[in-house]
Amino acid sequence: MAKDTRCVSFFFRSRATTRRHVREINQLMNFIDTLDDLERDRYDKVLRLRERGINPYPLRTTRTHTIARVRELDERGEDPGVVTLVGRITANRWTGKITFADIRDGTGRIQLFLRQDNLGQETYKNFIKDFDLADFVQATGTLFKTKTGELSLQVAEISMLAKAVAPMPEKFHGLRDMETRYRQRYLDLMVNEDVREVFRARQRIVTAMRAYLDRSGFIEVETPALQPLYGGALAKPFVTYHNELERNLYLRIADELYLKRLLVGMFERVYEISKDFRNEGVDATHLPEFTMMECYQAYGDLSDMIKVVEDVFVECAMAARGTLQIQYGEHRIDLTPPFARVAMRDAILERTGVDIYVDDTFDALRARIEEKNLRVEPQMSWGKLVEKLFAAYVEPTLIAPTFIVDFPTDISPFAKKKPDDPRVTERFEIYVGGGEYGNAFTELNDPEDQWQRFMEQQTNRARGDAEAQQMDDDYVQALKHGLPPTGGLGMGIDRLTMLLTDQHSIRDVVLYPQLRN
RNA sequence: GGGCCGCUAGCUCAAUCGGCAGAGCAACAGCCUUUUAAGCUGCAGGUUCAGGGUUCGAUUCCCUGGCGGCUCACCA
Repeated sequence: MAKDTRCVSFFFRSRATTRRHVREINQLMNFIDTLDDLERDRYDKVLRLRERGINPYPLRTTRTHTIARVRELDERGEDPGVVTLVGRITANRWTGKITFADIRDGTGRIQLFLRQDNLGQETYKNFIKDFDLADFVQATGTLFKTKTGELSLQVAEISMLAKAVAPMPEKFHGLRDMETRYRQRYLDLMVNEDVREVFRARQRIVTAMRAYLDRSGFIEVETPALQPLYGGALAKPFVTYHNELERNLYLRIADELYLKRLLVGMFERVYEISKDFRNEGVDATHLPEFTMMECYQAYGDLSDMIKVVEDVFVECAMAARGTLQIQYGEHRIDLTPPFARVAMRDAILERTGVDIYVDDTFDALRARIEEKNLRVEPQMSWGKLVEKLFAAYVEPTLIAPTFIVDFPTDISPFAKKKPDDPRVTERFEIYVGGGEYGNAFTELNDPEDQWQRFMEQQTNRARGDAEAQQMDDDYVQALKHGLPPTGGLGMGIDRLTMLLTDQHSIRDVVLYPQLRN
C-alpha cells in the first residue's frame, strides 16, 4: 500500500487535481493493483521518467548499425565513428561512477561503457536509477576497446525505447521450468540463446528444402485445411462445424489427395509445406498440429522419391549444421548418400526370426506376435500386425539412414501393389536414429484398385479401426480422369528439425506447442 | 488412458525424523572510475499449486483436484 502511494504521489505532484485527472489516477491505481512488488518498483520508474517529460514508450527509434555490423567492421579494422545502437539490457555491472551494461539486439551482444564524466552526473544518476535489466534502449557513442580488449560502446547519449515493467528471468541458470518456457516462449527465447538457435536452424532447414524443391521444378501450392472428407493418411481427425453451410468439416490429416488431383490437372511437380492436424496422442514426438512437406512428381516413381529424400537430407543438414556427420543424442550419424535399402520382410526376419511371407495370414502372424508378448487388438489387420512387429523390434535399431521398402498393402491404401507380390506395395519409409522421417509411394492411379482399397478401409472401419479411410468418391472420380504414373513423398518438418538440431522433444522445435491435457 | 515423478520468493534451487521456511541471482538503500555470473555493507521479499484430512504442530504424512514432466500403449 505504501508503494501504491509512492507511485501515485509522483503522478499527483506533476498534475493539477481536476476531476479528469482524478479519474486518470483511479485508472492508474487499478493498473498498479495488478502489479506485483517487483513490477511496482519498475513502474515507479515509468512514472519518474514521465515526470521528467520523457516518454518511456517513444514512437520512433534511431539505429545506424546492428550490433553484428559494428562487430564485423571492427574485425575488418574499420571504425564507423559515431554510431547509434539499440537493444535490450541483459546485464549491468556497475562499479561506482562507471557502469558496464550489455545490450543485445537480434544480431548479437555488445557492452556499453557508461561513465559519469562523459554523460554528466545527472544523466548518469538517472540511468542508474531508472534503467533496468530487460529495458529496450538506444545508445549513441563511439567504439573502443576496454582494458580486457572487449569491443565496447563509449556512450555519449542513452535513451529509453521501451521500459520493461516485469523483470526478466535469472541470467545465469536461465529459464528451466518447462511449462513457463512453452507457455511464455518469449521468456525462453529472451534468456536461452540455444533455444533461439534451434528456431533459426529450423528456418534454414525449411528454406533449404523449399529452395531445393523450387529448383527441381516443383511448384508450391496451397490446398484446403478445412475438408469435407479427410484422407490421405491413416489417422483420427479433428471435426469442426461450419455454421452457414450447416455441416461438419474436418481439419486435414494430409495434403495427399488434393495434391494428386493437381497432377490429374496436368501440373507435373507440386509440393506443399503446411500444418496437418491429427486427433491423437501428445508426446515427445507427436503434437496435434505438425508441419509436413508433401511433394508429387508426375512420370516418376519410388526411386525418384529416394533421390528427393537423400537430396533433402543433404541440403537441410548442410543448412542447419554445415556437415553431414551429425550427432543425435548418443549417436553419430553419417547422412552421406546413398542410404541403405532394406525390405521390411528382411528387416523383421533378421531382428525377430519371423518371416511375414511365411506367416502371411492374420492368425499365423498373431500367434507369432503373441509369443513375443505384444498386445494384439482384435480389429488389427495383417498389415497392422506387421507394422507392430516392425515398430517394436526393428525401428529402434535403424540408426544409420535406412529406407525400409515393401510395406503391407492393407496399411498402404494409396500405394501401388508390387506386380510380383500383391501383399506388399511399392512404398518406403526413411528411418534415421531410430525414428521415421518420411514416407513415399509409387502412387496408386488405377481407379478400380483405389476404389477396392477404399472399400477395404470401410471394412476395417466397421471392425473398429477409427483411423481407417473414408470412401472418397470424388477422389476416385479424379483418378478416372487419369493420374499419370507418380512418385509421392511426405516428410515431417518438425522431426527433421529435431534430428538436425539434436533436440529430443518435438515441443523444443515448435514455438508454441500444444501442451498435454 | 495406465504407471512413476514434480510443483517452495520474480528466476534457479535448499529445508535432517513432522518442530520458528532459507540461499544465490534479480529488486530496494548505500559504497566503489575498466567490469565479464563484478565486489562489499544493509534491507525487504512467501496463499510452500488448490481444497480437505491426520496431528499439539504439516513444505514434509494421507485423500481429492489442477498444471506439468518422464514412461508404456497408439499415431508422423
